[in-house]
Amino acid sequence: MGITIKQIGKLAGVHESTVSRALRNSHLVDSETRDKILEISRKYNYRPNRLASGLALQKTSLIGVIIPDLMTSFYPEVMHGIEDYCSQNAYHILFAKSDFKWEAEKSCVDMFIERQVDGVIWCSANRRNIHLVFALRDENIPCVLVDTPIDNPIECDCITVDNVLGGYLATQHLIQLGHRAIVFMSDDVTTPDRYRGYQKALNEAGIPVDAELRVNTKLRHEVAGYQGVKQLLEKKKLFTAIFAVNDSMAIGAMRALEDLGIRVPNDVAIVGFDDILVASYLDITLTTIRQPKYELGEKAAEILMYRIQKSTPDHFQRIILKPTLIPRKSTVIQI
Amino acid sequence: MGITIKQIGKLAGVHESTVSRALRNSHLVDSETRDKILEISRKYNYRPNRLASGLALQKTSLIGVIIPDLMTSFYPEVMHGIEDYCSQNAYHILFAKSDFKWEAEKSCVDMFIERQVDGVIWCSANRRNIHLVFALRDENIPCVLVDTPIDNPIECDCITVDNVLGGYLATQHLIQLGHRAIVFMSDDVTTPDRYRGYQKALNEAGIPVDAELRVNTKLRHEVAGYQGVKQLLEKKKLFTAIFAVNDSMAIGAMRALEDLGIRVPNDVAIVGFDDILVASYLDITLTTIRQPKYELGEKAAEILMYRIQKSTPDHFQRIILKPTLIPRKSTVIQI
DNA sequence: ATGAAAGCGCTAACAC
DNA sequence: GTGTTAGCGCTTTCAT
Repeated sequence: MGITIKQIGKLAGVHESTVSRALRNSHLVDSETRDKILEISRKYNYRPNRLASGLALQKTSLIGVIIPDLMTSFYPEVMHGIEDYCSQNAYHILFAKSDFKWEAEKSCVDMFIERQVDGVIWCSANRRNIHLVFALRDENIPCVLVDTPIDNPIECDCITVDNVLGGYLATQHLIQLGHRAIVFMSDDVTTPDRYRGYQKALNEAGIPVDAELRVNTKLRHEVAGYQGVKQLLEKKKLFTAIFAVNDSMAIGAMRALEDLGIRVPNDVAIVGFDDILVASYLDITLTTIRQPKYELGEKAAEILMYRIQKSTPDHFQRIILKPTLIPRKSTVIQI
Repeated sequence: MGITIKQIGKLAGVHESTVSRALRNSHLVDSETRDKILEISRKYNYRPNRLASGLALQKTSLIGVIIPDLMTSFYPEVMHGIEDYCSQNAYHILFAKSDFKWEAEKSCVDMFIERQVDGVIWCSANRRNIHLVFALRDENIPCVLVDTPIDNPIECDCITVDNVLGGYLATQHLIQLGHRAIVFMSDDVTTPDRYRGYQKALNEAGIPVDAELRVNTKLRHEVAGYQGVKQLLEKKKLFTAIFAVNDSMAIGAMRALEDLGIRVPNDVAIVGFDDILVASYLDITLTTIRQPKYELGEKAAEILMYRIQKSTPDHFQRIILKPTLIPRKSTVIQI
């Protein structure tokens, strides 16, 4: 155990409260005693006990971050943005993984409260749990929701990309390439906004929305996309393009098509969502909707810091970043 | 702010210490009073203040994790292993990113000490900083080094893959394919063990080690590999294969070769290291040395928990996991 | 400018 | 079994 302010006080011949003042450079300390105190604490390599100061101050400079997983580059990049902003502002991160499970999310929130975090960044919150924001608020802990549908019923700071626009851009791109039978493929995680964008683009083009072209699997990541294609073929429904709600699924779908001898993009075009790292590394690079991941995290942290400072929220922010279409080989036939 | 044990005590008509006992299910509490206490704390949704208990107990159930970055899938996967093991054991993670910078590492360690973590997992520690393990030890905080050269001079628990073997396997693979002029390409982060393995394989095959075939760039990730190839060509040194010390560099090198019209693997074969996610997604999939990343993290956490419990280390563990060669298209010519 | 004292919320050793 | 007391290390108000 290191030295404490009490011991420093003894060595300097002053009371611990004076030491505390000197260390937090209050101006109410004689410059001579301050120097002596500072020297001693340097000499003995004093380090404040943040548990103790946290207790006394009712402030920990700690923020809790809930991330579903780290399997693709999506959340790590968001995390990067969060980390950079936090460390620049002397905040530290209590990291928790939820695996998209609502029970796990709940215990993360409990944990954060018990550990007295100053704020929470919650990525891809489960709809079922979103009311936990109130549990946090009861403890005066502000929370920023990242990548949660913006029309959620909770009064809370949120940041997400415009998923309707994303779905729209993806679908519009396919339509412009001449596709009319476009599959909408989603997984376990609900993405109604992206579907809305999909519908909108079809409507604008005068293409009827065909419910049979909507595929949903209870799986996740690549297997979900792989399975999705299988389901489609069982239906014996004709299609020429697929819009998958995330890149992992799109990749899984590509694999399935490849295994079946169906060529991408010649026979079937594919668009993903997110622009994870691998998307640009694939054999047939993946056309996708890019989410500004780093900015999502960075901005979330910024909003949170702001909220932590001015604890009385006049009104909540709902920030919507613009996604962009990144055309690649999975949709555009190379000559 | 939530309810405290003191208030619960008042409501239950007992002293706070009794409440504390009941909550930590000490057997020295009357079952009736216990029930009453439990009911009240449930009713008022009591949550222990972990700062306070941490202070009193001198134990936080918190571990600090230092990760250089999250750019490739390597550290996220290690992190996954750490997280899973920790959450199963009711430990939580204080996350810190070092960006491979030694100043950053230093402040991470300071931060961990101030926040009274029970242990530290330190990934890819900078050689320059490794003595900070002693600073931690002075505070009675055990530390596990992950992915740090096993022959480091510090008495400390370590876990890493056998980098000598990894370098050996990579080089041997190339030699078996008939290559003799094999480049060793490394970046800023020192990897002497992998070089040793490279030398060993050459020696065994009776191929002289040519210092000019060693390329080192001060950059990182893909640009490092890209730059490396450029340096090589400036040297006008002939070579038919490259062993890059990590996959990102290998990929950068491939890009550079591609831009120059040099075919992989026909003209030049490439082997990477790590087996990051993208390696198997590339157009020309990357032959590489796989590190068991998840296990690295999981096992590190396991060792740490063990060390936290039995604080008197009889001797330190040095765990060495075996890497494996994953042959893919970047070395094997398809017919 | 400095000291004394109370308090943050919880735990544990000691009494009864 | 339960209450009392002291203490974990730090901050802050109130005296002086």
